[in-house]
Amino acid sequence: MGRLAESRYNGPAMDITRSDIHNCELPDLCKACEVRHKGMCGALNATELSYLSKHTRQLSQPAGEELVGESTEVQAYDNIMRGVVKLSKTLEDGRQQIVGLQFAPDLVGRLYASESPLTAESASSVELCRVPRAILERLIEGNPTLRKRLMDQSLRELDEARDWMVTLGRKSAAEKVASLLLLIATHLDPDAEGERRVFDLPVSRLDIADYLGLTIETVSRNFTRLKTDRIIQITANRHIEVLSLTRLRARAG
Amino acid sequence: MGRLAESRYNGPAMDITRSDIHNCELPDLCKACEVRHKGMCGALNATELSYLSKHTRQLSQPAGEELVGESTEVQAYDNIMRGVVKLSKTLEDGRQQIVGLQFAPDLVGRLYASESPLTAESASSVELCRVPRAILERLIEGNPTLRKRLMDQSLRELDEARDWMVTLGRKSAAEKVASLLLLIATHLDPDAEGERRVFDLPVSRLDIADYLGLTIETVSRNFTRLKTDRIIQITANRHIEVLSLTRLRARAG
DNA sequence: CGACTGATTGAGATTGTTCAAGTTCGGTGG
DNA sequence: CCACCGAACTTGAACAATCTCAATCAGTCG
Repeated sequence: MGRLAESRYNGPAMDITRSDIHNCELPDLCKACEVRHKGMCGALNATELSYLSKHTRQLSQPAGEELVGESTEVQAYDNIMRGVVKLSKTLEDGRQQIVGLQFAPDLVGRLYASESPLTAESASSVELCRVPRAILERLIEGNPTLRKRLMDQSLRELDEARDWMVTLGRKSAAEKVASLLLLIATHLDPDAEGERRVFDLPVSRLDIADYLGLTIETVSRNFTRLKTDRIIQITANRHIEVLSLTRLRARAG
Repeated sequence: MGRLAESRYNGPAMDITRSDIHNCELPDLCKACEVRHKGMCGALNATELSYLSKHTRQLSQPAGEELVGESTEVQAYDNIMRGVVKLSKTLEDGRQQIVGLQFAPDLVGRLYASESPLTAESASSVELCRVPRAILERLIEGNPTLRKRLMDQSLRELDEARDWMVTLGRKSAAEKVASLLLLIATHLDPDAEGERRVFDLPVSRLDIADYLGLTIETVSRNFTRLKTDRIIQITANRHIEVLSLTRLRARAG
């Protein structure tokens, strides 16, 4: 699996060593996450942070690492500090569908389930804060603010999943591709203004195809069309410049 | 919109009168819901039920009634006592996608949102217990069991939405139709055993098409194929007999 | 440089849609 | 009870969108 231009590569995929895994330090905990006040850790007081810091590990992973496997036991939750995580499901015959992308400061992992219903994989290189299941669930129990935040995240993910069902079920390939670009542009840079956006795609063409329920070829053809119609520019395969958000939105159906 | 053979018709759609709306009585509250111990009300004690009963109304609606509109204010939540509710979203140009079906004893309505992200509509005739937003949210605040149940429902809906994304994005029309029959068969009669199932489709062909991201014609052709292959039998358009769940499952991909 | 991976492009096959008849079902009125 | 009506459903044929297969191109790594 490819890597982003900007990614800090931490060695071969299977070679995660002790140096990548270390206890979080208070008050450094969650420091990496610039938007931490919106995330999980923002809901905790000093005591809880201290408690959490004793049990969490900060983790750096290159792109393409499996965080949890489909139908495997959930041992821990991962708080995303930086990077993009992709959630996918696979049919017996290998057909794959990406069912969600998660960005910082989301929590990765199906709450309260002993078995993960999906595969979570780093799409870009990521930094994670890993919390054992029991620890987080205990914290949730005692902290209404945290509870509410996680409830809100779940409900937001449900809204997003349903929005995406419309895209999958009712939009043409061209509209799907435009929708994805729009989604990524707005998620990677939520408060940007103006008509232009510049970003690196956090996922490969195959991932895009798997997210949109299309083939690589169809995705590619539609990128080309958006490019020749001067709605986007593409350099180095992954680097996207949106020239007109309005026109892109119009193409998204 | 058509009605089920078994539906108790309560008069024309727009003619809901006082007689259809009455305060719930303790201990009759939730009586209509045979599976109430699994639903919301099962999480409440006598005091809470009493409190709830003062603010809820029991409602009977024929098929095809809008319960909440897309982008309209959420005034109340509806607990489903009997029947099926369909959740849908519509694009500006009228293309529609059904994003979920809800069965008793689910709660209808996006928690904590002032605006509903989708349209909720009775698919069959339904009986509902309607709770004002503030009342339910106050109950949730004070009752961990209720809170957990609603959290679990939300998470289950998220799982189901993501499962369906696989169906929408990666399955063929034939597999989609088989998947839907399987979904309905298992939801309407969760604990049945054996290879056969008999039920009435709670939704029209158009609804089915909108759920599967297909056209009516494609749905119809695939029903016919399942019929000629002796996997199902259809009588009176809506009445389905599944002859072999195993073979149906095999067709669902 | 050459091998490799990922992305693009083209041509033909396939799947599902569209449009246009038919047919069946459920209700209504004679 | 039966004939009739409209809505829902089914069927067929032509068409369009997307996929499949194959070739080519571009960038990266050794």
